[in-house]
Amino acid sequence: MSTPNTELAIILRNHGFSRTKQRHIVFNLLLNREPMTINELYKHADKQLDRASIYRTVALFEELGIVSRITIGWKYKIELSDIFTEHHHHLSCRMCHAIIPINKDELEQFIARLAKENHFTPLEHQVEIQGYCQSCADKQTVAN
Amino acid sequence: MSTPNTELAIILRNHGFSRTKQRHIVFNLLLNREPMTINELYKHADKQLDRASIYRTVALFEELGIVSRITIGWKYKIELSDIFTEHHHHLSCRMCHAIIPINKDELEQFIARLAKENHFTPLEHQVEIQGYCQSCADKQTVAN
DNA sequence: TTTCTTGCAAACGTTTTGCAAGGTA
DNA sequence: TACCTTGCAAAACGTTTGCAAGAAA
Repeated sequence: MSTPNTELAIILRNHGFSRTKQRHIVFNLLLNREPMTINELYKHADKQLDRASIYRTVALFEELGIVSRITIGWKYKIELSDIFTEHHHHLSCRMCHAIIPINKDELEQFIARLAKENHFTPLEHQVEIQGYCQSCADKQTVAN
Repeated sequence: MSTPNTELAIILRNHGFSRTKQRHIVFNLLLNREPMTINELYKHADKQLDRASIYRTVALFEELGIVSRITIGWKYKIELSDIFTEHHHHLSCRMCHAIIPINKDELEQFIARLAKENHFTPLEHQVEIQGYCQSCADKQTVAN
């Protein structure tokens, strides 16, 4: 398997889109990092990208299945999709905002069964569990 | 058990908040109906409520546990919470936007176990499954 | 009467869009 | 060169806030 950036170039070319500096910047910001909000992408890009370009790039990447959105609280973040990382869900800590990825076949199967029981054809699903991670939970216990 | 509106009055009084026309309107819009966006609430209220009041009422109701938010796509909708309806999750149809409530103890238990395995203290969770409901899936099959 | 709540209007943050200039094939 | 993509600026939403007027306790 080629490098992620080559992979990106191939996907773009295969769909007739140009390979631009901006698209690679967004891609590399997401590579091997935690999911980011549009704003975080903007700040990390540090004047190299216009906001509008980020929105357009993210929209394109979503269409091409390069990234996907995950809900965190009532906002969303962007992460590289299952092509580049495995499909998983998250536990998100309300206190320190840590995001703990979980990857459970059992969960996937459960969702599939649930859909079937309801005569539903599942396309996508999101599972979000909010709470406290171990260290934040510990801090709370000590505080009380 | 008293009527839902009496129930609302009691909750408001117990927390030292006033019983106002506007709060009852929002409450009744949500009662026995599908989850609604802020905009849908505004339109259904038909000039009886200001947008700001809806936001404030929803925020208060959330604080008091009267309503909760659910994610649909990358937006949210408001629904009466588990006090007035049972705790459940949703299957949401991408085509006709129907929302099919599901109520699975099994799912709840599964999430609890998952959190425990990760030393995580769960507070809230959201499960959203997007896809096609039976009739929309049928339409698609016929079309192809 | 005192305190809480509302409506209005302005402000703010997020996302989208048109268009001319610049980059890619 | 011809087409695609970007940056900029303006517009369109969604949400929040201050404040004076109105309603509830």
